[in-house]
Amino acid sequence: MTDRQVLLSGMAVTVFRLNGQFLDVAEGLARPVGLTAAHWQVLGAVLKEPLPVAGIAREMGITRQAVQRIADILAANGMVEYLPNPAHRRAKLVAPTEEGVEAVRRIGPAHAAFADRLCEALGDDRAAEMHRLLGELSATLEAVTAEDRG
Amino acid sequence: MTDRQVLLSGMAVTVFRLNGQFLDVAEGLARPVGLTAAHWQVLGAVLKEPLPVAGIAREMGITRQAVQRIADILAANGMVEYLPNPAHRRAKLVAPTEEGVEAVRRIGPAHAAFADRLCEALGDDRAAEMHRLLGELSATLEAVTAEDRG
DNA sequence: CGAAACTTGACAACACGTTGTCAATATGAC
DNA sequence: GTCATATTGACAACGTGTTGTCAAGTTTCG
Repeated sequence: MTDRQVLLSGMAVTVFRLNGQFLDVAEGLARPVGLTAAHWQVLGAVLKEPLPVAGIAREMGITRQAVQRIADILAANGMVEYLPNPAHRRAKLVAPTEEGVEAVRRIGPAHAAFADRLCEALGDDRAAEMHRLLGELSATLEAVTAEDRG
Repeated sequence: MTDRQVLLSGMAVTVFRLNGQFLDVAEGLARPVGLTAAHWQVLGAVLKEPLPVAGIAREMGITRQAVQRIADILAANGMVEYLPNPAHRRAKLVAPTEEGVEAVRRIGPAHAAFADRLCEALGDDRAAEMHRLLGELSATLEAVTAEDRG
């Protein structure tokens, strides 16, 4: 393997590990209020304004089907409800219930506390810089893979 | 939400997206030789030396069960074979077959080509620096989450 | 208006990971 | 040597995502 191959593989492995770590953090924050990370994310997507399932999927960058599954579970648990959509008869709007709003609200303090500790461990400036670099890596990756498809 | 909460969430979302991007790249490289990303990774783990399933899992940082599933598929496809383990009667060694070695070998050129393009897009120095920062973020995250469990 | 194209939700099959449990096998302390 | 403990592979249930297909609803355009 070339040096660059080793570097690429190393980056990928590290990103896979980071993915697992952030997921674990999210699960840990969401569990106390009876949510999973995925439930939290879907619920969070409709807090600002109700959206149809396909709209949530677009916002989250995953498929409609994955969101549909979560939304149905949240609805069964009384966290969200399907409202009629004046603009589209089939695409009902997913809206949080009182209980759903309250659940997300209760995650706030622990979420803030963890964010504080991470930022203090890294330093606020370095944390912001890392976020910027992550975004840059993602954009570069997008550009490089687009060459293949183009 | 505090600024730090926004930053944490932003990092997480970006890492989730990066995870998907690197996964897509790996799938794209592995598919032409009839492998998935997960198959490639397991196969790669035993190229240097045969290992039992639990050993592969430790090296990859995932559970034995996940590796077992992949190893059984690879064995069914003739990419690996189970060899008797002199040191442990139950824990057979997973060893690549000729076909398995050849499959991985054939990924090499495309792997190298992609690594070249990514490193040239980022610049070799910046790429190496990013890898370092990813590792630092992972280590910091590990330390911060360890506080919770400790 | 009406036909083609697109979007949406429902359903099914699958890939990849997890946790939990069990029996078989090693390992270590006494 | 023996017994408690840890490791290992097998099996099952589940969570989260994917692709593919279909019919119902919406939009576009001639």
